[in-house]
Amino acid sequence: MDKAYQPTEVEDRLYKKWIREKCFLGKIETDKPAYSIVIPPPNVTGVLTMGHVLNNTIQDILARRARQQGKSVLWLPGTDHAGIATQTKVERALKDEGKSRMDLGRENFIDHAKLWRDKHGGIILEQLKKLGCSCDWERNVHTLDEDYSRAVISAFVKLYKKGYVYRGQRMVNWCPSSLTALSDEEVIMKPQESILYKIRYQILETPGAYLEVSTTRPETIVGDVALAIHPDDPRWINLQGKHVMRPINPQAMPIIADEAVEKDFGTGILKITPAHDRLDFEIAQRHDLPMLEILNPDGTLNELAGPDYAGMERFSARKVIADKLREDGNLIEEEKHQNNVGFSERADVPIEPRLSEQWFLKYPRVEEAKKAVKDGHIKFYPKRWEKTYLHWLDNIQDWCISRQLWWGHRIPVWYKKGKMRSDPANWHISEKPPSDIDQWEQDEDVLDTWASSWLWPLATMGWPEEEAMGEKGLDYFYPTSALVTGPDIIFFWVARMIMAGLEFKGRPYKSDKAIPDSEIPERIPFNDVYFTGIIRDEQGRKMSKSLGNSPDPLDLIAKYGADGLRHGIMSIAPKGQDIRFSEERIEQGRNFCNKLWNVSRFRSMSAQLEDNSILELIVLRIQGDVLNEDDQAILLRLVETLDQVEKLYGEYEFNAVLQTIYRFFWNDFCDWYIEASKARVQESASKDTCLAIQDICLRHILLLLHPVTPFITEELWFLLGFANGNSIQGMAPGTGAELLEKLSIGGLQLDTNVLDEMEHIRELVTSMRSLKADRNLSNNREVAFSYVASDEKADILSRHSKSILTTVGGSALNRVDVAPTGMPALVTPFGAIYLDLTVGVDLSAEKARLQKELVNLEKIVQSVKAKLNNQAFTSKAPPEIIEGARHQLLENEAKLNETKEALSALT
RNA sequence: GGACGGCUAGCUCAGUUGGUUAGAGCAACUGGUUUACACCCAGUAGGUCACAGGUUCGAGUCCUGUGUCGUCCA
Repeated sequence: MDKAYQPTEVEDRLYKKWIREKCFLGKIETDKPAYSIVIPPPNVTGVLTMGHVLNNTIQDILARRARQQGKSVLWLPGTDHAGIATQTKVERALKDEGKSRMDLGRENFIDHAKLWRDKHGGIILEQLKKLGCSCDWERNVHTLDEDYSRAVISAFVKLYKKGYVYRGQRMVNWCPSSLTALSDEEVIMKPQESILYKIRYQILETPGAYLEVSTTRPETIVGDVALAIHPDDPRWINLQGKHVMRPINPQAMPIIADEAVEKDFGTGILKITPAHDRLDFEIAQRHDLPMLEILNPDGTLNELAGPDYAGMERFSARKVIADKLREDGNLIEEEKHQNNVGFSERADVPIEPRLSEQWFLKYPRVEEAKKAVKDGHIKFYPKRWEKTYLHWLDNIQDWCISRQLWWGHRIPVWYKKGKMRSDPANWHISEKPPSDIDQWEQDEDVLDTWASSWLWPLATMGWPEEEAMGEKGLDYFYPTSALVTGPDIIFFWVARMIMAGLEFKGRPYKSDKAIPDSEIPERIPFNDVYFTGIIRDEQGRKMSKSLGNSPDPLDLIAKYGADGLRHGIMSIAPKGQDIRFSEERIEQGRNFCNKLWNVSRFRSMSAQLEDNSILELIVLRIQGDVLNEDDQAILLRLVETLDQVEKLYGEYEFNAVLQTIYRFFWNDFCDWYIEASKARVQESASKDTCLAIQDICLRHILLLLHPVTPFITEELWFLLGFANGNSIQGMAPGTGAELLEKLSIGGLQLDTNVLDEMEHIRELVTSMRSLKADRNLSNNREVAFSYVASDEKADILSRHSKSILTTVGGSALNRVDVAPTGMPALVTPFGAIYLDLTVGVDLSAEKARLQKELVNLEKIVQSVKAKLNNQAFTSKAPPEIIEGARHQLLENEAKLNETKEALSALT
């Protein structure tokens, strides 16, 4: 074995072996419980980020743990076609060649995009393999696969037939950069420093009188059709029915009254631009005002804006029109103003509210989706996201699902050629095109990407084809066991998958009929949802490509190993909190692996390895009469650790799991047990027993760690002889009770009292080390110690004296009747312990130290005494707390006396 | 404007239903290559638990308010 663990070779070799042995295939084995996870499909052309590392490490931990527990596990991988993102990338590449998608035409463009996808796509999947992800790669799914596409189209048709899908002329969020409509969820509100312009409009009926109106968007004045006031606003009550002159492209416009006007904003008068503002649109509809559309799809002004402005880009037009207003004396005031502006999530440009004909979806199963979470059929971890989820569902708006893109699932709607498209009589909506296809033309649009990925848990498992569902095990693996994702897509994806599952899984219900409660558990797509935190950089900024602050996970893997990266990232991932990334933690992950490697190496160097393939065989090597307190204590701590880990996994407390294992492995096992057993392994009487205990501990440590660090644990599993040819993957660490039972077949009974005793011994050892260290004697093994103690305590000490001296590094531990004079001392659970020094003691420094301790102890004794004398405490506090306080008092009083004695012995 | 979350050692964070003297890792400092590991070991120091009130025998923990940072929704 190498002195330092070398992950690269091990990881590549073992991953190949696991694939070769088909360890990750999700098999339908009805005699076993199923455990399934569907991966949140990354963008097909994306690359691995730290967010993916976190997310997928967690999924892998869950999958591997379930495999250890003997479940039949399916972790289903795949990728998302990511409509806008991918199309944008492909178009950008085309642009570099001087071409546009229009030059290619739809079909050529899609072929081109597919080539692009096949070339750049799937990189991320290879990266996941490097990370060690145990996905069933034979079931890899892409959302544009033929089967998957059929499912998407089928869902659309089903929803249309049930009346959930409709086409309508509506205000939508328009992205002038991507040239498509977006859903509300794809609009990011960002606070912006804008200018609030106060503009005057002349009142026609009262020449010379003006109304002042505030707006941040003066370029839309050319689209104004009215001014509006609140009907209850006393300032403007007599303006109703009068008219004003539009200051740009002068034209008379009515003044109307509408309750939607905000009285307190600006002057309380609102300009109405119906075609370019959602609220204005609603008001205009109520008042039967004309729509004046002055913007082109790309955000430039059109002919209706007038010859002076036509063709001008929207933000230039804003300046030009403001200048014109100023020139004409119609601009009263400009002030800085912070407002929220909606940006396109993908293109990051301000969106334009625009009147447009689109396909909309009225969400199915909203009530049932709420119920599924409220009634606990779906559990969120952490729970507080439930509130966010329910709030969104309570305020849910219809979903604009058509996108003016080519990369995606083309909407299965055909229109009669030459007829009105808005009339449903001229529609053919079906999975199959009409038979007289040349009489029809298909809708040019594609579906929102999320309108395909919301079917992910269903469509990846064969839905809606009966045969495919059987083959892929929909009934066996669905609902999936857990979903692991970020809270940023709770609306985009999580909520929508829940609604899709409720609507489509199982037998159909009419849209006005609720799904019966009894069917909710089998229709929901997953039982648990674990929301990860968002990974931030060391300054707390969100990691992003544009900031360049995200490290490349592959670099980290090369530097620290996949196991090191996984361990590191998991140890800093508190439940539901954002994660501050730090490379130091990844380094710690690597160090952890190295420590594990070395303690295993040490074990293999101590003696020939025995047959370790079955736990019982190891247990039988233990001789009950040789078993000492160290042995008992480490086994008891192992029992505790097994149970704690089990419990913490149930609550998805991953970093607590890691901490628990770390403590047992590093502090209890390496720092204490291994050190203490060094002497005993040298003696033939205790050697076998001691090594057997080491083997039991190592075996369970490997099993506990395997989900987190799969490579090194598998490697050591073989090297330490636990394997007997079999991978660690199918072995469970088991519970504490199971371990106790196995131990009992060797006739071993553990006494939990030794835990306290060992705790005291460890305190003693720490004190003794400290006595030495403070005098720079830590490398001197010839120092002697003396102590004064009762018979009972002396008895314990004599039993442990050997390991105490080994671990402390001392030559003798002598019991004396009276405190020796002039020696430095510390008070321990066993009384005062004296460092036997013949020379060089700084008496005044020793005194000062003991004096300080004395003050501290007196303070504690005082406060506990006061507490016990307080009748309110003794009458109200529970008995065990009072008992604890009494105990504390006795203990500290004893210490106090010892300290006094040690102090007086100094002089 | 509303909702949620954070504020504990220099840094990153634990701290379960209120109950002994508030913990860990990293960093710092001191010492150390003793038959695993310097990717290591031992030791030391470091905290008015954001602030102000309140409930309680007892508050980091519960309640109210304030500040501050962040996220989401308007």
